[in-house]
Order: sequence, then C-alpha cells, then structure tokens
Amino acid sequence: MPELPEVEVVRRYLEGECLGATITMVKVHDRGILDGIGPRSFSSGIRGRRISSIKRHGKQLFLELGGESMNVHLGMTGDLLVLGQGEPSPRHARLSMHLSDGRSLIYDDPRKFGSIGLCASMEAFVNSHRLGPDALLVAPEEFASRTGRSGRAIKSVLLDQHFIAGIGNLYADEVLFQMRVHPTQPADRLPDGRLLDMGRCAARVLQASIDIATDFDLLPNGYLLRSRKEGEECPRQNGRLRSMKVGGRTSYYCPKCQRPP
DNA sequence: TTTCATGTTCAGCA
DNA sequence: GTGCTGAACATGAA
Repeated sequence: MPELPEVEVVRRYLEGECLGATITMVKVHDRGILDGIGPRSFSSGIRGRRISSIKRHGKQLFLELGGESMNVHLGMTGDLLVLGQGEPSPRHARLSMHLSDGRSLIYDDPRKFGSIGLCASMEAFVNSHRLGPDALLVAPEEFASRTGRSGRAIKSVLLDQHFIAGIGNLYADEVLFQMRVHPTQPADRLPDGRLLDMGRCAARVLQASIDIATDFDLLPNGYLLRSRKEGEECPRQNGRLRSMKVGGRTSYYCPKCQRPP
C-alpha cells in the first residue's frame, strides 16, 4: 500500500466513508501494531470520539478525533477499510473500530510493519518525529535547500523521511528516472537548478499517481513504474533496465539515461 | 524451497 | 557528527 500516493488514496476513501462517524467500540486483535500505548488506554482514548477530519503528512495518516489525533502508518502492507455489518473481516485484521452507523473501520496488515498510536495533533507528531515537509506540498526551493545539504546518494536522501516526507522506494526510482539522475549521485553535487526541478518532478509524479488511484497500468507511457523490472525495456527505449542496491533498497534505473556520477 | 517485497529502526563499523 | 551495511520485524507471492 504505502507511499504518499497510496496513503492519499486511502485518506480520500476514508473521507468519503467515515467522516463524521463516531467510534463506538474498539477491539485490538493484535497489540503489536500499537505504538507507545497499550490496548486499554488506546481503546478508552478513542471510544466515543467523532472523526472530524482525516489528514495526511508524507506516509502518515491522522484521524482527527476532537482534541486528539490517531496516527496511522501503513507500514508495508497495511490498509484501512470500512465494512458494512455482516461483511467478513479480512484475514489479518489487527484492529476493529465499530462506528455509530453500524459499520466498522478495520486496520488490516499481514506483515505487521504498520503502527497506530495517539498524539496531540498532526503538527505535534511531525515535529516530534522530525519529519520533513510533505513531498506534495513542499516548495521546490525548500526541496532543493534540504536535499542539497547532504553528501549522501540522492536516492538515500529521497528515501529519508527527515529530509522530505512521503517518497518511498518506487517513487524515488521514478523521480530519478524522469530526471535522468543516477541513484548514487551525491545530492550536494547536483546543481541547485536540478534540485529545484527534482522537487517539481516529485510533486508531478506523485500527483499523477494519485490521479489514477495508483493503478500503474493507467499511467501514460514513459513512466518507469510500469516496467520496473530487471531486464525490461527502458520507457525511453534506450536499452534495458538494470538494478542495484542503494541505501539497502533495490533501485531500478536505465544505465544509458542515468549516467553514474 | 528459496528469495524478495511500496518501511522503519538500530547496531556496528569506517 | 556523517554515512554505509546488514539485520530485524512477519507474511505472502513468485
């Protein structure tokens, strides 16, 4: 599920399904997904609260509950869904919240890399976790000044949520392919103008994915996301894609479009 | 059967 | 302090 566009799609879904609903009952099926709070205080903290808005910062979701906020990170395989009465829960439901209209809000997560907790507000959470600005909202100038101050590989910088929040492994590869920048290029050796363009490019790529509800098959030609596999043809028909590990993550790139530093 | 995966964090080391 | 690597978390898909 979980990079910025996927999380935004979930946010919009929840906005349509459960905005204004009140949480009437809470069942924690797996306490392992709770972060920094036990099942009892979590349950009593949200029971009886009304969902007044649903926000997002980077990959983090926030259900605003009037005076406090439930923070949700989908990890690698997390999902939030609203089920009608009698509809069967998914196999890996970790948390169920009954709503005032009889339906249920379910957190499903096979791999349990996600986490859920309570915080004072989105702003407080972002500050205490030192998250960078949201990749969709950040001004290109700030994108450039933040990323350009690191000597690390640009791919690692894009993945580091402290610099910019929301870009993950897939979209980092896409942005670098669009920009024709090699993943190991040291960020601080890219000219300021290139970093400005990269900021704009990231926002464009993320927005394009949100617009098609992250169904990559609906992306126009020219996107790496559609052919992100070893040995596939470069979307610019410039040869075959290759992969390498950068920052511990597999990176796909075109060795002809993206020259090594 | 083995390997890899859209994420994050931490230990160990240069 | 900086930056890199590998491991850990748990499960399913190829």
